[in-house]
Amino acid sequence: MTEQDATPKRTTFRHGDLRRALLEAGLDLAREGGPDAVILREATRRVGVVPNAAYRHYASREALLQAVRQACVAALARSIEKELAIIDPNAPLVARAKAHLRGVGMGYIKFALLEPGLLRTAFAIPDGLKGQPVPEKSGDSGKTPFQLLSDAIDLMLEAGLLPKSKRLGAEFLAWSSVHGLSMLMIDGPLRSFSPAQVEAVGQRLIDMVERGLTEPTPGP
Amino acid sequence: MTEQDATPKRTTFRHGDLRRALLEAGLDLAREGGPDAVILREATRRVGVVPNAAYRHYASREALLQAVRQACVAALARSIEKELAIIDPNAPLVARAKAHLRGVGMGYIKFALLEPGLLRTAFAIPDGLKGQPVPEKSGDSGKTPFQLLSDAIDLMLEAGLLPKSKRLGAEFLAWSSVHGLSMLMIDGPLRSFSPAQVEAVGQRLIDMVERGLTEPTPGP
DNA sequence: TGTACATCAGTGAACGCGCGTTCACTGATGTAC
DNA sequence: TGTACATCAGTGAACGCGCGTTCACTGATGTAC
Repeated sequence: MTEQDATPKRTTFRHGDLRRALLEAGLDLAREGGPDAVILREATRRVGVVPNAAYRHYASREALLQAVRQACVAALARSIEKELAIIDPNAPLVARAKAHLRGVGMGYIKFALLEPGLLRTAFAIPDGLKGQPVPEKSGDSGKTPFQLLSDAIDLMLEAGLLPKSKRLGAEFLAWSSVHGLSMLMIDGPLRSFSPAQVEAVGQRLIDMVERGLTEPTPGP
Repeated sequence: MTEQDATPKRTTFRHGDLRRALLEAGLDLAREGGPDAVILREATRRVGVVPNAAYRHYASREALLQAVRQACVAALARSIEKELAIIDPNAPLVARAKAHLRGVGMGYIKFALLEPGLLRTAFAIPDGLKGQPVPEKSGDSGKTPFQLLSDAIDLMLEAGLLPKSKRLGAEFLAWSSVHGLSMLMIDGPLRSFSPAQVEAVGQRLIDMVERGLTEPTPGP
């Protein structure tokens, strides 16, 4: 049901494209229950194949999980890109910069709303506790979620909405806010909020970030 | 090694205070590996007791986890209270209000830094996906972390730093930012930052929140 | 102060479960001649 | 176009592991007389 699409070459072989099918099944599992739900045996079961068949394509359960994680990051990037796509490219710079920041934030929050399991999986860290060099996966624009955010903040700088002295690391401030809201919604006290309520809080949150990043104007 | 303290009455009985000892062991497990690491069998092993002995005191593994979770929330509250305790109560209202907000935020961030496993466990949601009425546990002041934050924001209002129209739900804006930073540090791209770096970003983040919550002044 | 007894905290043994992973295999596929 | 063969994707069976949980028990404790 969930496969069949996407490069169905080799239709005449044993299974077809087990690698992709397992990834797809792993994504479904992540969607339903987050990273812990990405069970190798369950993925093979769903695909209709014997458990050890997975080892032809993934070295271990962890390898499958990391492939799923990459796909989750890409999906997040796409959600952000979708919000950015509706921005009028001819709007004045200041408005465009604000719209970009808002687009990144709302793309993130909407993704958390629509796919909480995938967002949680996007943050599934590999086995070793200390593993900082994890390669990211980009969306259709070829950019990772972080790069999309970075670009938006560059635009804020360009538009004069962010003082140069505050540029360094500004990504983490905006990211923290939006990620925190997403997590509180998935796991925390906001989990009883309706999607509409979360979106409303999200808009206010982005207002706060935008105003907070901007240097306070000393008046006219 | 880790127990022995805290109400050692009934020293002459079988184990002493198994209930408390299991809770303590569960906390150690949470400290080391978050909520998933709170394994009932492992807790009994550490206490030196047979696995099923736990059932005298906790109905299930989930019950133990929830007890541990409560203790984590209380520890978080205490971390915040520690920051609030050093505020000069005679400082002018505006300064006191700002210091309160900063204290809550830094208490949260420092807790995440010192006890990442406990912070993650504090957000361990009970079995059923939908379970909003989870009782919280308070710190020494008798207040939950949320109440401490709420009080800080009330003070901001009182000091005129927050317009009345923006009071409702303002907790979630501040909480999102600080929680997000904590999570990015534990699980995300900030996990390679040193504690000092995280604290520095934390200070900037709280600056941003403070400025972002405040209505932009139209000038003198 | 001494004895009989009920309580109940902790024991011992065992379940069923599902997991990740390894091993030797098989049989359809694509290729070389 | 036809046959022989190597490849390698998926099979079948089995492992050891650690988990949560249940059962009937035992024996030190505190209490009633």
